[in-house]
Amino acid sequence: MALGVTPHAPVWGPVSDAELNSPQADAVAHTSGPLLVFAGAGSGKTRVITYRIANLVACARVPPHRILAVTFTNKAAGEMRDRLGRLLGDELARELWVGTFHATSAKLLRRHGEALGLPKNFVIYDTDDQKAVVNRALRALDLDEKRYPPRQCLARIHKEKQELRGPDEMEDGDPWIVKIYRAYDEQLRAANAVDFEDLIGLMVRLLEENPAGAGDALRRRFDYLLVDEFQDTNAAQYRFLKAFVRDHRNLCVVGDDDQSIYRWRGADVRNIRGFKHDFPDAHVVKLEQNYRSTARIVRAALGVIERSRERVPKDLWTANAAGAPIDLVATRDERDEAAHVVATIQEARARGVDPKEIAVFYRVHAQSRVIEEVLRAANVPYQIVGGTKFYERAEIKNALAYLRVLTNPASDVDLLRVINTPARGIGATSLERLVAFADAERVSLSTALGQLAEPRGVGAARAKAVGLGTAAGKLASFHEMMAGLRAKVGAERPSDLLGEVLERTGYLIALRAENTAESEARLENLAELKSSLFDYEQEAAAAGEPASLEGYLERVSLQSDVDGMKDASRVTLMTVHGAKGLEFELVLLTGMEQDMFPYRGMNPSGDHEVEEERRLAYVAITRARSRLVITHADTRQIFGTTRLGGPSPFLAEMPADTVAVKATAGRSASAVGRFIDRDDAYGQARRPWQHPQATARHAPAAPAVEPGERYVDREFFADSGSGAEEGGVGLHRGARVVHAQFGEGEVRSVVQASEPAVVVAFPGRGEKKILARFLRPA
DNA sequence: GATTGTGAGGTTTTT
DNA sequence: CCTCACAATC
Repeated sequence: MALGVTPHAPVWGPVSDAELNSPQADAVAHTSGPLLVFAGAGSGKTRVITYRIANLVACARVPPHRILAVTFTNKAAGEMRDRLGRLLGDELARELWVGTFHATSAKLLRRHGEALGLPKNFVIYDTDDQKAVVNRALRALDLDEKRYPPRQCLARIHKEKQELRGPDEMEDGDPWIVKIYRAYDEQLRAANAVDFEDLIGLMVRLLEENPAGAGDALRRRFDYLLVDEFQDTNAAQYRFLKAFVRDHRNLCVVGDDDQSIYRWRGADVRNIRGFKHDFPDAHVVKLEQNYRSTARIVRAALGVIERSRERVPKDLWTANAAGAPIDLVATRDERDEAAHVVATIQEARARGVDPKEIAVFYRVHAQSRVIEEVLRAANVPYQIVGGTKFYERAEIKNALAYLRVLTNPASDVDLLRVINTPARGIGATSLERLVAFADAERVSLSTALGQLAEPRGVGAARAKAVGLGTAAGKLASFHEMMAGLRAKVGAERPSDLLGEVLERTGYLIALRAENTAESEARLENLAELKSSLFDYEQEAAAAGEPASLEGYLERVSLQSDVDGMKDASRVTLMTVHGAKGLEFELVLLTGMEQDMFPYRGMNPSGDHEVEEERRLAYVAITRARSRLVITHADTRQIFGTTRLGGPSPFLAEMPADTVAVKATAGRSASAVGRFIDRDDAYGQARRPWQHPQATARHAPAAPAVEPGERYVDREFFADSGSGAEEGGVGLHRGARVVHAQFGEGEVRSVVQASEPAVVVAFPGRGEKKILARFLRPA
């Protein structure tokens, strides 16, 4: 394939010509000025980045500590460091700066943040903490949380921050939002706390405003910046990069606009698409040869992504063998689907595939439970990535809150979390008064506590004055206890400190006293936390660094879902988002249905997001090396209701000869299956996305019949008739129907019952479950 | 002041 | 289906 790129011989010893193809070598050999690498799925992107870094160090003699590589997850950072260790030796690799935007920023802010008035002991507030801050802001402003849902307020604030707009630059019709934003920021600052966006925003301020020369100092740190997954950077991150490389412009960005899937998090695909505009002299390299997947998988993926609008032209190809057809399996419901998934996994294992080479993907976490249950029943080892995280469990959050408020007494959110945990008689009324007192004095809650606990009756008098007479003793003893513990921070190993905290605060005693299965589990989790702290200390010792409590807390705050992924011999369950950057021998992509993928939450309109969903599907497909099995279910119980879904529109875009259309044995025999066939809700559901070519190109597939399955001779992509009405009702989601008593309404979902039934939303009357025969079309 | 129960509301994807 | 806020009760 002609690539239009002059091949450079690698200028560097350890890498032989054979190890890199010509565009790869071109990118690796580039050593000065801006470089943009479009890296198609499976095109050896990580190889290029690591080799380029190795080349800079070994050949261009750049000291490793002057290179900053930004990755998307901590796990990716660790892997990159490992690979570089193999290329350069651990000694040199350890000196490199490799990390996420957030982790790197946190690290740099600890050293330079004081120029902006950010103390070294700042804490990072997670979403829960942030919500607590918004709630407090709402209360301070006397606003109704029904009118200003904290979640939405936060989303609004974060959107502003991602674009680097403060409350004063905010444009919003509602002045209260601005006030909330301002109060939120003030509270964070008062608590010596930052949110995720602040980590980036504060770095940009340091770099651009150069307080106390901190920006210049930062800029002098690095000679080269490399960014992976550049398509998923947001405006603030891009500005961070531009500010950093202002003087030398040695910025290498690597990414694939086809794999941009984090728009909802502020990512702007225009950063990569328009990179040439900001850096007109950028050298552009396209990596287009896929080494990962079979030709069928690559062509199927292309079928989906080629219908994307505005993509940078790319020509992904592979020299790999055609491989097996992709199974497109119709299933009856999510249980039937899960059963098929497990059967496929068992079959693969029987053929000798290592479970760690198998992954099950889904669009939303809520889909994981059924699959998990069936896997457990079948004794298949598995791990779930993401979902409810270890660190989000109440007991873990409590323990961490103790540790955080010990390192940073100003952190009110943490103090409020632990002041009455375990119960020590400091109730809502007392807290309300304490908060009021602290607000009036404009001090943190810890400081307020200190003032109320002052000796010789001064504090007691004050406490009485603000209505805290009876609680004063309890507050004082809590304060004393914390002061005692705080004296040990830094003097003891973090893991020992945790043990002491849990003992002295009475948390362990309280849990032991509970003596329930649940409290047992909590105790075990706390033991787990302690061992994770211990691991951290061991790691730090191995790296020759001090094991600071702050360091551990920071790591916990910035931990990502995939970071927790173990390399054990287990099947991996994760969302498609979590799968970015990974690859597996066998991928089972589940829930490929209308409304699930592309996912439409509650609002039926808006094909605005379809572009991103399309890219998400592309990412999912291209994770598979040899075998891809895609399933969809006729009905799916999710979020407490039953949804009806025809196959995802994306399936019809995969070329006919890349797929084998199948159905599980349970599916067509089911009542629901028959019902859907007969009523042709299936056909109705797929009409809007049907491409003219899709029908034409889908010659009847002749798939092999798998054991335990019956091939159903039914081309479900063929347009099986235009009429969707049988018995007078088109029973698909969104259909308008009329009921004799309730009037006109809209079908919300199909319900599994003895006969066809649906949930219908009637204006002003809410949703009702109604048998289909009582309805007629509107 | 703590504990328990009830109801309502909201449900994507995550550093 | 889950979480969270609040009310009722001890």
